[in-house]
Amino acid sequence: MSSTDDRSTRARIRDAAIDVVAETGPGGLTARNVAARAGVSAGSVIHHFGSMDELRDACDHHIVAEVRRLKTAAMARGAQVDPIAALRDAADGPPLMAYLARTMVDGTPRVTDLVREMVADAVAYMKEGAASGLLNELDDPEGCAAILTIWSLGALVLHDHVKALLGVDLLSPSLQADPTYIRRYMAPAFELLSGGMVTEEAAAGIAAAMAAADTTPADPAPTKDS
Amino acid sequence: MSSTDDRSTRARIRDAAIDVVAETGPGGLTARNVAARAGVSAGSVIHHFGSMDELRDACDHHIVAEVRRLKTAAMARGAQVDPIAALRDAADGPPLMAYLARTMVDGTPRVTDLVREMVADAVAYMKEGAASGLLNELDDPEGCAAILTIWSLGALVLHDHVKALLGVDLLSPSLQADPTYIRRYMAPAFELLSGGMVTEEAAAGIAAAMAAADTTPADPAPTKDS
DNA sequence: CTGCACTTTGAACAGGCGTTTAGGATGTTG
DNA sequence: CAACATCCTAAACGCCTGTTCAAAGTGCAG
Repeated sequence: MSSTDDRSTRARIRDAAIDVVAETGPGGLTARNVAARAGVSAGSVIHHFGSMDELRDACDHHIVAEVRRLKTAAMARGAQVDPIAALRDAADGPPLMAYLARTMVDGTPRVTDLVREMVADAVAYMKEGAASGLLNELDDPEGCAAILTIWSLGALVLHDHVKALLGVDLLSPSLQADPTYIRRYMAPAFELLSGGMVTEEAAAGIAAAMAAADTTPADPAPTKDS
Repeated sequence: MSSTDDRSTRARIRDAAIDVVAETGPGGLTARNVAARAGVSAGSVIHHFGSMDELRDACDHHIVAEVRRLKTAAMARGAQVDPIAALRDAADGPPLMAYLARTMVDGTPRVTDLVREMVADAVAYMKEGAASGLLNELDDPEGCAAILTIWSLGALVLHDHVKALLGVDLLSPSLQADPTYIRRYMAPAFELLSGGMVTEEAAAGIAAAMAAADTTPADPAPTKDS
């Protein structure tokens, strides 16, 4: 039991573990590894958390709590279109983005719930955008929000490939101010999402075919994704 | 050295290793693990591949070669809009999609090259679509192709979250025929990519602001992604 | 059959892992 | 001061890892 000693060693070990996961992935999270970074012994890590699994749980819990805190803070501060952008700006705290990018793949239940919240937030943001005239009303708001969230998080997880392909480091803390990020990533993404790809006639035809296939399981119309 | 015995034990070990990676991720790729699945001893695994790293390399090499083979075969067979769809249909061979989904994160150089090829293919396909009047000419074809590929592969890597959010298993071999896949995944994706999200006025305004920011590093315009 | 090249095995090794445990600091309370 | 609870460490434990090695099995050339 403890009253106020959560400020020193235990928190230091947890933050060190978060750093390790953010840098080397969950596979590099070993007791001696964390201990060395936190400046303690391996036994002390176990003494404070019981086991490595519980340490991992504590890290997930802390990250999720931090993400929620920053999200609501950004929401209260004003209209931020991209809720994930708020996480990147928090350079003083733990490396949230890198931790999420590493953890998202082997999804623990806690992170899964966080993704679900992000989708709900995206739905709310898009409804807000529709009210202000920026966005259209969508046929499937939840589905579109889920797919947008998956795409965003997927790009984050594959940040190494994004870096190799476009020269943009999505984990960079100073990303928002980087003009090459806007030109190489946001500009083509916006071009795709603003209807630049499919011609209007083709879009109408495919939409009609897909609506028809929704009722009759006939010849599936080929479309553009994976 | 060997003349024609690459058909038996060595190939069997390699295929077992691919299965292990596809099911448990690269972390589960242990010598005794592979040996048990291939029905040989752990020493035999090392005898045939020298080390576990070389076995991993052989797996990557074989997967990449198989992907290239299926891709060109699908291309020769006719116009397949989605090149990744051809990989899913190959249910007889090794579990390509699952292997790629597991491997994409800790990108070995070979897989990185494969991603680059996928982007090049996407550029070619989109140019083809533009010639046939389905797609528009894009301002940044390479950038858009890269982002579309990243989004597709990212959804594949995060297939667990896609399953949780939309109830669609992107790794299912019989995905193309699944009507819920079309309704829950492809329909909203198409809605987004056919310009359903951003209103035309807002799109024009943001495009103008982004073009202005391209020359002057002024007040960055907020847009919609992460 | 003898001899050779090749496969395959099971035992053994060093090293890293999570975890346990005994004991030494340290500071607080009686 | 003595007694106590807590924190922390170093050493050890058993387990799993990749890898090595000697020996046994296998099949083909002479």
